[in-house]
Amino acid sequence: MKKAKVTSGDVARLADVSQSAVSRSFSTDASVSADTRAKVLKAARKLGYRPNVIARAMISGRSRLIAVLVAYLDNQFYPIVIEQLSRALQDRGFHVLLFMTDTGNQDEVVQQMMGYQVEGIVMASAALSSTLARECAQTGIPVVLFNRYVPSSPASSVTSDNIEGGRLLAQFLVKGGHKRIAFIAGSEDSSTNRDREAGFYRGLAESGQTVWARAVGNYSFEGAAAAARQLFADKIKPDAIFVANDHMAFAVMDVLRNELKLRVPQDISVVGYDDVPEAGWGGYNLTTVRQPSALMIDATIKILMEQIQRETVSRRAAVLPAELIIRQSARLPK
Amino acid sequence: MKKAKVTSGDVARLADVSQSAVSRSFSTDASVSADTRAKVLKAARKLGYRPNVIARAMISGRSRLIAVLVAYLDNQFYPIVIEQLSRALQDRGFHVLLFMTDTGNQDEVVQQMMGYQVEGIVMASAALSSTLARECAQTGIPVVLFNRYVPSSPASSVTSDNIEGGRLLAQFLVKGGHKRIAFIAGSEDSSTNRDREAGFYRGLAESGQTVWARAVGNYSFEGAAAAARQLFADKIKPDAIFVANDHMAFAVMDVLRNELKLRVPQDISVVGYDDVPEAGWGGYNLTTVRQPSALMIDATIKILMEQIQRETVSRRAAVLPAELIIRQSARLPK
DNA sequence: CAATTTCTTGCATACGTATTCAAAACGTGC
DNA sequence: GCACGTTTTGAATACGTATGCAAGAAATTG
Repeated sequence: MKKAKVTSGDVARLADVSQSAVSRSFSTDASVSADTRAKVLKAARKLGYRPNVIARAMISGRSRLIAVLVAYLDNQFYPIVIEQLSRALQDRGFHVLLFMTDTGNQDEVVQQMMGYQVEGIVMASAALSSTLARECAQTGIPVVLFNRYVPSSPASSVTSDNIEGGRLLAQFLVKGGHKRIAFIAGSEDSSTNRDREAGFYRGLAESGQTVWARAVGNYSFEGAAAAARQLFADKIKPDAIFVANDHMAFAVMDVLRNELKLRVPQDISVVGYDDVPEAGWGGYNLTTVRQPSALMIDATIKILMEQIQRETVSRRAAVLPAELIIRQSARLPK
Repeated sequence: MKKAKVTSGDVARLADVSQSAVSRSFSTDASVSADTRAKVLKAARKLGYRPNVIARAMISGRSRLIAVLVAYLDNQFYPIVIEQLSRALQDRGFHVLLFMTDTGNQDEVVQQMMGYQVEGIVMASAALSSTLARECAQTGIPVVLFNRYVPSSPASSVTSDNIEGGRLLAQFLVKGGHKRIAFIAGSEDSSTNRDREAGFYRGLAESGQTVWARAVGNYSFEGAAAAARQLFADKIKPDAIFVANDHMAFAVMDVLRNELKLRVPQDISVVGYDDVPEAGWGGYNLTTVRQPSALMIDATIKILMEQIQRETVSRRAAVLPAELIIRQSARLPK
C-alpha cells in the first residue's frame, strides 16, 4: 500500500551516477555537467523524486521556513498580509509556518519556532518580550516586527507612518468644521496606537484644537462598541470620532446608526485606519488612512532575505508612507 | 556573535549522561528513571536546549507539519478556519505550513508539500486533481478536502450540509411570499455551489416554484456585482436573491442599494451562505446559513489525527448540520 | 604533444536526533 | 545470598541530504 519514499540514492542507482551527483543536480550553483544533470532529472521524474527538504535542512541548516506569529485573524488586515507574504515567500522558495498566540504563551511559541529551525520570524502580534528578542538576535535569526516596533529591541520593524496618518486625519476632520473631536484608542500599549494617537493630537494642536473625549476599544469589535456607547453617555456629544483602526470603526458605526439612531456623516463623522477591504464596501464607505500593505510586505521580504543571505542580523526600521482615503463616513471640507 | 546551537550532546555532557538519555527524557513514553530525567531537564534548561524538530523528523518521519492549501483569504470564512485550525493543531503539537495557490500551479504546490514531509494535507482551495489525490493516498498522507469534496477521490472531506442549507433558504424565501426568486452562483464547478444550488431548487420545487433567474458570480466580489447588474437588466425584476456565499452577497447588496437605489429587504430580499462575521454587522444584517466552522474543524482534526496515528488512510466524509440564521436582509414570513 | 588549468565526479563524512540491542543496575521472592 | 524478572542505561546505527576533498576527465595553453 504505502509507497516507499524515493531517495536520492534510488535516483542515483537508476541514473547510474553517485548520490552526490543527484544532490548537485538539484542545487542551482553546483558543478555538474549538463548531461549528467539531464540524466539525473530524467531518472528523478521517472521515480517521482523530490528532494527531502527536512534532510536538506538538517545538513545545510536551511529549513526555508519563515515563522509568522499572529494573534487573531478577525481584523481583515492580517489575513491579507499573510496572503501576500506567503505568496511572496513562496516565489522565493520559502514557506510560512503559522503560529497563533494569545499574549501570554508567547515565550513558549517562540521556543517552538526555534525548534523548527526557522530562518526568519515575522511578528504580527503583540511585540515580543525583550529577552526573546535578544535570544533570537543571538541565534542569528532575523526578526521583523510587522506593523509594530519596540525602540529598544534589536528586532527590525516595518510600519507605515502612523504619526503622519494620524495627523492627516486630524487635519481632515478640522477642515470639515468639526469642533468636538473624539478618539477611540486601540490597545494602549501598542506602538500603532501610540503613534496614531500622537500624530492625531499633533494635527489637532496645529489647528488649535485638543481632543474632546477619549475611550479605549482595545482593537476589539465589542470593546469599540462599548467605547462608543461610553462616549455618547455624556450630555454634550462629540461631532466626530477617530477610531484607531477600521475593524473597530465598523463596530462604532453600527452602534451610532442602530443603537443611537445617528446618521453618519450628517450627525457625526467617523474615520478609521488601515483601509481594509470592508472599508470600501457600501455598507460603511469609511474614510480612512491606507496602510500600504504591498510596500510593507516588500520591505519585510527585503529585510529577511538580506539578513538570511548575509548570515548577519542588524536592526532595520522601514517606515512607509500612509495615504488618506476619503470616502463618505466623514463630512467633507467645505 | 552567533550563539552556537545547543544539541542533545551538549546537554548530555552537562548532565553526565548519554545522548540517548537526553533524547528519552524529551519523549513522553520512553523508559527513563525519574531522576535522570530531572537531571537532564535541569541541564537542558540551563543551556536553553530545545529538541531540533527537523532532526527529529529526519529520523522518526514525523515532521509534525500539516499543510494547508488556500486559494485566497479575502472571503473571511477562510481566515477564521485557518485561525481555528492552527490553534487546534498547535494544542496537539502540530503546526500549519501555509500554501497559497491560484488554481494552475496546484501540482507544483502539492509536490512542495511532499518535499516538506508533511504528515497531513488540508485542501481549502479548489479540489486537487485526481492524480495528485491518488499520489497522496499512495504515499500514505491523509488528505482532507475542507468545504468541498470529490466523490471519486480517495481523499476525505469535511463539509456542512449544503443541500439542506440551500433547501432551508428556499423554504424561508417562499414563506416570505416571494414569487420571483433568483440565484447567483459561485464557481459552477465547486461542490459547494452544486449542492447549495441543488438544495435550493429542491426547496423551491417542494413549494411548486422554480428559479426565476440565474447568474454566475464565481465567488468573487466583482463577479457578484456584475451578476447582480445582469439580473436587474431585465424588464421584470426578481423580488429575492439567494447569493451562493456571504462574500458575494455583500457585493450584491451594495449594487442593489447604491446603484439601483433599492431598499433591502423592502424592495428585494437577499440571503447568503456561510455566516461570516460581517454578515452580523449592522451594515448588512444578512440572513444566511451558518456553516458550523468549529464542528468542521473538529471533524478535520479528528480525521487527520486518527489516520496519522494508525498510519493508514481511508476515505472519510463528514457532513455537519447547517443552520438558518435569520436577520434583516430578507422579508420575514407573515 | 606535454604541461597546466578548469570541470566533473565519487567517496566519505556530517548534521541532530530516535531507536535497537545488549549489558548493567535494580527489585523481588525464596 | 541467589536466581530471576524488570527497568534503566549507553554504544552504535540510521534517517536523506550537502559538501570538502582528492582523483580523474576534459579543456586550454604553449
